[in-house]
Amino acid sequence: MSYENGGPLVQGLIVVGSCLDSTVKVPLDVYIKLLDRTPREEYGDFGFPLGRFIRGDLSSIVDSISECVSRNVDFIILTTEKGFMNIRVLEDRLGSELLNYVGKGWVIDAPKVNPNEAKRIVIEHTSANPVHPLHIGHARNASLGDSLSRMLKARGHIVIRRYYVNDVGRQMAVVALGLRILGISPNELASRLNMKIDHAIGWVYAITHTSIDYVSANNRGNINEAEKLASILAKLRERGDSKLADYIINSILSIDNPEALLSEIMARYEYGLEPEKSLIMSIAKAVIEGFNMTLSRIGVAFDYIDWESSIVWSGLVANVLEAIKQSKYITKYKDTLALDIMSIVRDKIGDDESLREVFKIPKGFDIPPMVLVRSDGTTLYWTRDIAYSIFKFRDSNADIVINVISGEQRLPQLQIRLALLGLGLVREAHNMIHYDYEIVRLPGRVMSGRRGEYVSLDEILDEAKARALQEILARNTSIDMSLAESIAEKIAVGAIRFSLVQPGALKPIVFDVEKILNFEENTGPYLQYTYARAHNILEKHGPIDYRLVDPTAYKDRERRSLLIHTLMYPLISAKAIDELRPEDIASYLLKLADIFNRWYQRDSVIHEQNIGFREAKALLVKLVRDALSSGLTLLGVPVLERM
RNA sequence: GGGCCCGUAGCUCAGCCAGGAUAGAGCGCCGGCCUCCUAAGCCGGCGGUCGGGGGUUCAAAUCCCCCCGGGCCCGCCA
Repeated sequence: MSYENGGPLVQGLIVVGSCLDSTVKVPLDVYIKLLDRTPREEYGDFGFPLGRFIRGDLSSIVDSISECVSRNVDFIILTTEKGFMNIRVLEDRLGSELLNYVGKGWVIDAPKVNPNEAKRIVIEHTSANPVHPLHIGHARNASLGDSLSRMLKARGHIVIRRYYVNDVGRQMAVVALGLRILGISPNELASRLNMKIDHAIGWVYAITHTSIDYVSANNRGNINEAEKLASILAKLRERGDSKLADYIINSILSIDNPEALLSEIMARYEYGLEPEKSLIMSIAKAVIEGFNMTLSRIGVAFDYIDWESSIVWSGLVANVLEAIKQSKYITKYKDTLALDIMSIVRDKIGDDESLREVFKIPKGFDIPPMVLVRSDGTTLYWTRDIAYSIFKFRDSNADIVINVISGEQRLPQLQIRLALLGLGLVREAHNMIHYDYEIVRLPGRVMSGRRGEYVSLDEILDEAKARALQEILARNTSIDMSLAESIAEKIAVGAIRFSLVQPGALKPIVFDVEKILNFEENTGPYLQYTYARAHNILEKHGPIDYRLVDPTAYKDRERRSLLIHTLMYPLISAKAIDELRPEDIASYLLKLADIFNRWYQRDSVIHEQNIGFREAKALLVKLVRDALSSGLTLLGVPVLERM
């Protein structure tokens, strides 16, 4: 970890840490982890539970740490109480030090790691199957993945963003069947239905899939299930073109064994045969185009779009299979070629507690061999994903690969890492991170692309935008309409992205439109508004003359607290980035906005008569604005100068 | 049956990994504040057996064990 360029306060706190290390051998990173704000003002500003490391009386130790600190910084005083070493900041001296920094052109921001600590990091995220529009669940994935990308990049790492198109497999075969029945191109379909292309494909996918399931439910004699599916079909029919719907449904009903047909389409595509090849690629490309329109609205972009098919067709999958066949972990399972995961675990991990922790092996872990090749000779998703995982390391020469994938896939992700281990790819296995998050659910049910049950991201964006526009027009009677719309769009994006990134990734989110459309406190728009306020003050104030700043202005209780909280930004953001925790940046920004808004209410900047104080306050506002701007940008929340 | 994630105020969540100082926000509800840098704001009030029980510890929301509730995963699906 490195916090150079963290500004005066962070530098001061680091000095305390170094002195702590040299005096009582508490490593810097432990100190950073445990350092916290004090719960009560009289304890000082920051507390460190030194009593956890040292038994007995702390005062003499703190005295010697204090002596060490005072040789390097003049704005920090150490005290001790109730097992804590407390740090008190002398605000006016901190202010003077701040002036030295800004005088040298320092701007508050997330500090970069040392160049020799910079890593090449691949982030694979979103990767939604191109068979239906992006829904709010994909938006959580995209928001997390994109925020992580922005964060790591800001920290000085080299980030490569990749989107994996799962075009080989059953889901694509289903849409392909639907479109083949209709005999029209994706574009013709979209114009016929008068829908955005991904929505049009999603509709065909849901109808086709549900029809197929209807047939198999009937074949199994499951009447209840069949009735349920029939009523879903009726609803889907209403939402699109009833003639097209009937045509698909009736065609599927006339097929004896739709499953066999799907398997054939899948196999032919995997072998790169026409006409399946052109058909499926044209569908996937069309839908991805639709995704891109939506993703670019929310500020998400990729460096590479990786096609699963090209991983297969280029021979990478065959190579991996060959390598596995040569290994001792290959086995037969129900007559198929399979990988004996448990024997890899026994061999490579055994009872090594730290390895079990690295790979998060559940206790009592016991799974059957992982089937790699179906009896018809086609591969399974995870077989291809092993090849793709290796590809991600090789193609980008990556040190770390982060896969943003929902928690449902914990087991397959673990199996893939273990497979890498079995192939002797130890470095890759250790450095592939499954960044897991819980899915977004609708109240009382799970979203389902198969049944056309989802709230699309496009709809939510439009709805949020309409709501924002309404608010803007109510506040600004004479605003230009196109300006109002562009602001509304940014508010919508800010509201959605913030709401998806603010809760910890492992918190299940139950989707609630009203919650996303709420623009008040604890939301993205609240932060955007706070930024606009700060920006506005600086606009009216004009350039700050640092020579006139009187640091004693920071002796005021609220200004002092705002100054200290703001100057913590570099440390908070660096820590959040290193720990891959965007939610920590979110809660920090909310707290910052709270303190700023409270202060804003009763201490005017531009009406301040004392020039030294006015410039000191303006400098404070600038710090707040820059910290907000940096943090919001990391989270992908657009910054607005006017609302 | 086995495993994983979650359970903190009426609702949504932070704090738990790295145990300590009076458990923090927001929404909602009640009551106030716009001749004064944007009221998407601010101030005040109501509201908590930290799912339950045991254990470890000077100290447990935090660590360990058991139980309960919600979700997910254990497929020749992805």
